[in-house]
Amino acid sequence: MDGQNNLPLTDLFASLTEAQRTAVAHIDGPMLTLAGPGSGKTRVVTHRVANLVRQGIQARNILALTFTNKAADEMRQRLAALAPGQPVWMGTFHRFCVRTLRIHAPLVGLSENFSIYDMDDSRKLLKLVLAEERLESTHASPDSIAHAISAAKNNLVTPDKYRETALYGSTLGSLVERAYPAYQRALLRANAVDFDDLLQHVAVLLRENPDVRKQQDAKYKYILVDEYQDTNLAQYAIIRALSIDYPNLSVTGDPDQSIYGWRGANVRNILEFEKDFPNVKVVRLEQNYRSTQSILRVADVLIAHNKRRKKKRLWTENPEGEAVRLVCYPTHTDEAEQIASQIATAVRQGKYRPRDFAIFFRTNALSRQFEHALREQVLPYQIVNGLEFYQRMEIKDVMAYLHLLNNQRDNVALRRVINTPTRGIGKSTITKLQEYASHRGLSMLDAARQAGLIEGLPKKSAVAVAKFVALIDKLSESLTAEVEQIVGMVLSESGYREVLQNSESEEDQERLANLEELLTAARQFDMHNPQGGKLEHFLEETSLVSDTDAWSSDTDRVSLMTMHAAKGLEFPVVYIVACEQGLLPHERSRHDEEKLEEERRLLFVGLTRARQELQLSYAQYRMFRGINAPTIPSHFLQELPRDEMRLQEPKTGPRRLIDFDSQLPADDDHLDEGPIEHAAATEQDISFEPEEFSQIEPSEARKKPQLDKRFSLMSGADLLTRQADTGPRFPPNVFKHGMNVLHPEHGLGTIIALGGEGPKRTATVQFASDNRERRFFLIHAKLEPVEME
DNA sequence: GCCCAACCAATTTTT
DNA sequence: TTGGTTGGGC
Repeated sequence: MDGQNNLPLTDLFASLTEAQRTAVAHIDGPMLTLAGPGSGKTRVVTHRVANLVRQGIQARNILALTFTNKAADEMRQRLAALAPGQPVWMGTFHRFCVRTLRIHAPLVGLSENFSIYDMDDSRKLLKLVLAEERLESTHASPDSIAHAISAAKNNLVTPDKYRETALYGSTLGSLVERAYPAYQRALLRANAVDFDDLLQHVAVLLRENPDVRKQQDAKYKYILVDEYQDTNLAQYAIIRALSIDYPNLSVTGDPDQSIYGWRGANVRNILEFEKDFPNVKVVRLEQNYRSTQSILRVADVLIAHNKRRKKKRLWTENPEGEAVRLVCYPTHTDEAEQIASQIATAVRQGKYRPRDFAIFFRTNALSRQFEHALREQVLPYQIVNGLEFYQRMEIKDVMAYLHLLNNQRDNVALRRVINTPTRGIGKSTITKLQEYASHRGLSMLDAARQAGLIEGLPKKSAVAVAKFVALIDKLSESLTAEVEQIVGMVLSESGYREVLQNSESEEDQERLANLEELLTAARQFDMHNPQGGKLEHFLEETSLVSDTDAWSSDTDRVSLMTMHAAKGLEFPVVYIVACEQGLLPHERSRHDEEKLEEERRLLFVGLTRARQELQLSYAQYRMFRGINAPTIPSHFLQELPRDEMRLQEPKTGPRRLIDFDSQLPADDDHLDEGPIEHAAATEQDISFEPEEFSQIEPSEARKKPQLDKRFSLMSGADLLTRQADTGPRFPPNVFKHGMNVLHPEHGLGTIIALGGEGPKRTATVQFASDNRERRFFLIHAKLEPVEME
């Protein structure tokens, strides 16, 4: 209260709503702020911190945790404006954990100069471990094992406890049971942690060292957590451990925006916060300041379809605005081209600027067509999370040198650089080093130091290895230099720069330029950190940033990103593309109601990023993974309030390739027994029946399917001839797994399973209209393949 | 040890 | 379609 009260108290509360004021004014005890999208959450949080300081609480007793650096930076800036010069610790969970872990590293078996492995590094290490332990399996990919290990860590299941988990006993489980401890040993041996470890180590450390816990709890008397719906159990354990003696924990979040369940986020944390912390004050921020009424209503109607949620009323005093558009394009190319040209027109008319637009998709693979279309229109764009700078090969290579210099036990870094650029150290030499090292409990670099002693290692290889060791030793001499100098030395001494300079390829010239950029980044780091011993600090900095942080709202560019990346952002005009079954909701969520709800939340997040205009679209045909196939519109589209939206859907229905109606006896197409749905009489809501697209009478449409020139009609007669005299006629076996089919009652669907033989052949079809699965005997079914030439 | 061609699999990814 | 991995030939 030494001179920080330079703002009058009223300023903090002016222009806040009643609910916001309640949250800002809260001081002691737990608080849960349920903040809908665009409800001014960041404002509330920063004002509250300012108010805490104003009320005499020491800034260094306040800890604000976020998930992204971007969120932390934004918070820091806003706070600087309200309460300048206050040393409130604001940062990501992971950064906080690194800080804690550096001090207490020995408690978890690490040295303070540990390396932080990103996904790439940790995946490499896991693959090595799997190979070493002979745990490669056709039943479980390294990815699925990695995912299971990650899930275990997020749930604070340590290797020794893994047996007790649910997965134990399954094929994957028994693999993980062996892989997890081995992987963890390898990390410790390399004096390294992966991202999950940062959280798990700290959670365990706080659990097992009551004195440390108590001291940290007392240090951080006031804790604020942003995006609380995305916390996992490890994070929960950490904040819980720090809020026992001083339970002034305030969390902010929105269960409807929980989209990281697959990363271990536990919605339970927010849904049950009130149970976990008795006497919690709950504040609801429901007024939206971002979107138009029409946008908000669409979002609200969609999210209401989720069953597992806290009901929430979203409202706004903003104008009604333009109706939300739902557009169907014939193909993915049309989708990209027309959206790009719409944007170009709006920009040309001066109605909007490029930066006002964002295009959201479910998977990164979809970005290409939009990039291409935007380039054609000469529109500037930026892709969030394209290839991240620090993920580029050349940057990772050089960074690996730095990691190895900082932590000579870092075996993953060593493997990366020992033959980069090539210096005659091949696979078998590396394997020998590895074996030698693990038999003797040495790091690989130490093994390399004894290359001459390794049995069966050719002289030539031993010499090459010795040269490499000499290189590392030489570089190590300047460890305390400025980071820029170290990077410069790595580039020249290793020969890395030379190899690129001697290369003709454009790609390599690009790489050289990227390395120049790295030098610049190092120089900037040096300037900001004038004290010595900075390499470790630099490595930490670069390990914990992603390119999402580099996304800038200042540049005047159209933004392309996944819906996940869009969280926390807003744009005047938003296009959500490729709203198709299999993409949104994603294929892998199909059978799991919980995952489906998460997909719906994902779309909800996308919708609520839009301020003024919003368009959803799908294409009837999409080229995906090199295959051009007809699509099924996302069933989320039917959940929207279509009558208040502007629909632009085609006149013609999907193309039918075989008209079985004329070839086959009309018959009941349902199985008589089994869990089979009965005919559509009781089922409504088949909004995506082709008729809806069509101005033609349904019966007309069925008799004369309108075929586009681009699509060929497979001759049903041709296909049937082979069967002509083989007893009961049944449709030729043209049905394949994954094929899209048309059914007269249920509309479009996809074959998700085939069974039986001959006349008993069945197909299980999942329909777009209601996402239900139905099984049909193909001999009876009025199923027609819909396919492109 | 290196290189290229064949093969295969394929979300999302705050850190 | 893309990219990453692998195995055979040099």
